[in-house]
Amino acid sequence: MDDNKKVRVRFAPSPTGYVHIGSLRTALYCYLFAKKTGGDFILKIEDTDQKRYVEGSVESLIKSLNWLGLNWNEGVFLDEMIFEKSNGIKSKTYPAVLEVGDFGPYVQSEKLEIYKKYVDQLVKDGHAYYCFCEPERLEKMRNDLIAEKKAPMYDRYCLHNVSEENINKNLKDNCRYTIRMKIPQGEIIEAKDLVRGKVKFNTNLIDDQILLKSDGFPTYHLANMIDDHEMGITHVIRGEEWLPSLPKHILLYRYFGWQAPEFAHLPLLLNSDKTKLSKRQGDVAVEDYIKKGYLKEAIINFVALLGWNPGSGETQEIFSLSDLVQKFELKKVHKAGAVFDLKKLDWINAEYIKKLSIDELYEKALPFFKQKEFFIQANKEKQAPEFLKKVLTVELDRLSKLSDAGENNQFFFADDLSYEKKLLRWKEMNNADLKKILEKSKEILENISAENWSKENLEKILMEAAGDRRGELLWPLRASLTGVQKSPSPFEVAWVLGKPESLKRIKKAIDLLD
RNA sequence: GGCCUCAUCGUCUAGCGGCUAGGACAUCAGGUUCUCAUCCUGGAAACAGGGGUCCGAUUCCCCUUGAGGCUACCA
Repeated sequence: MDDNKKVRVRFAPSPTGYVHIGSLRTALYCYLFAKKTGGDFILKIEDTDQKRYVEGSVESLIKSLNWLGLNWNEGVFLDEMIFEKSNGIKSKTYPAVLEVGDFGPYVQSEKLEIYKKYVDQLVKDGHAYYCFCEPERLEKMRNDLIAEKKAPMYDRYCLHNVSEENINKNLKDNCRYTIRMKIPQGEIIEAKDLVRGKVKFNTNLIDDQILLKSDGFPTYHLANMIDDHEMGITHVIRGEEWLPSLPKHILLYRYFGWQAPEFAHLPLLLNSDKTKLSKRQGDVAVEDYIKKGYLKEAIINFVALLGWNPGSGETQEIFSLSDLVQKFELKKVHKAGAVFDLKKLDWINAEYIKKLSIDELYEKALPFFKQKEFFIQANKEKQAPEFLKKVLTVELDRLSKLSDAGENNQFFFADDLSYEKKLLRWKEMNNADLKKILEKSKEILENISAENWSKENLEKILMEAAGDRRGELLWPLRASLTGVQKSPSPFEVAWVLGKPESLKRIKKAIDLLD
């Protein structure tokens, strides 16, 4: 192909309800490749299967992709996303969707006539033929062949046994029909794949693929090749599950007399048992991960590394989107599938959370707080931004997901702590000493003014008071403040709680010891 | 069953004929101002097997094995 031609890459999801994480990875690589090469990134909608269409999913899909920051410059958009793009046309099929670009429509269901025109040409040229076979017959034939342990292929009944005359008669009678692709016999189709190199296929083993379904909709194979050609797509980047149908696509380009684009088949994303990543074994929707409190930067960073890395001895693990654009290369994409490992995602997410400012973290975490019972039950002061920001300051290094916010430190939000007396005891310390040491802590804190009530001051003063025997002072204090075994330091907790609340909690602990 | 693809620590991976096979996550052990987290240090952990080619294979070729994908009027 012409090396100087501007790169045009498309991402073509089906509106089946959500964005699959594997689909996101494909979209990401498409985006990275387009940006890296200064090309166009196009979003089109593949809705030729009416049975699988889920209401509203085109809109939510666009929203998710947009939220992730994978900006495309052509194709389908939502009304609210359109600012400078003046030539947008309202989609006929999806009211909230606008189609922008010179190569539309970008929604397959709006192109039925175009597909029909092309497939008629194929029939005329003898590369495709009408098939009037009943689904029942096909089904039976398939089952019989499978039972005989043979490849379940169409027997070409309609190619050989239906005369021109009969075809015309059937069409006149409005018989249901499909149009099948006529695969040549005894040919080896060779193709180049950008990640796998040379691949070969024997046409004798390829079924006469249905191109036009009896409902008048094209199958993927027909629609996609036509779209890609009409849209001037230069590189087709898609999942490995498409590799077996590559020869059909190559043949179609040949039948139409078009130059085929470059192909790159990406390795699959896998469940931990190495099967294709599926819903049954956990969350596969990007939306699920968003809901769980993963940051878009983390999701993108993580997914990018599943099947690609810059290599050459680099030890970098954290990549921003622009880092990725800069370093991405199709040649470095792996051939083998990659297991989707949540542990690493958690780690990457924690890394990104640590980079957030408290204000940013607050903005992002607030919606998650609002879903928590402990937050809803808390008093107004503890629902206030200032208080939450203090909590988040302490939790910054402890969060792996936004949804974890407050979760492990619910004592911050409680009005009254309930715990067993023995929690206060440091080692073998007796009640009297315990009481004495808590009184001492109380006294120290009472002497710190509200203005001086800072993390640093609290730490300095309490550490001084504790001397060498830190646990003796700090453990009972922390226990009285939190009521739990594990928590942030007493300085941090006291700082968050504020003076009155801290003193109240210590008093309560002292009373408990009587 | 047929066809296609793939194969380095548990996981993500570096490696592109000569390396003590490197890093990250997870894990384990220790350290840092009580517990936790962060952070730091250290440990354990891999070239699926068999043939070639070569002075020399993790690396190139073949076979076996294993894994996955596809085999729809789904994409």
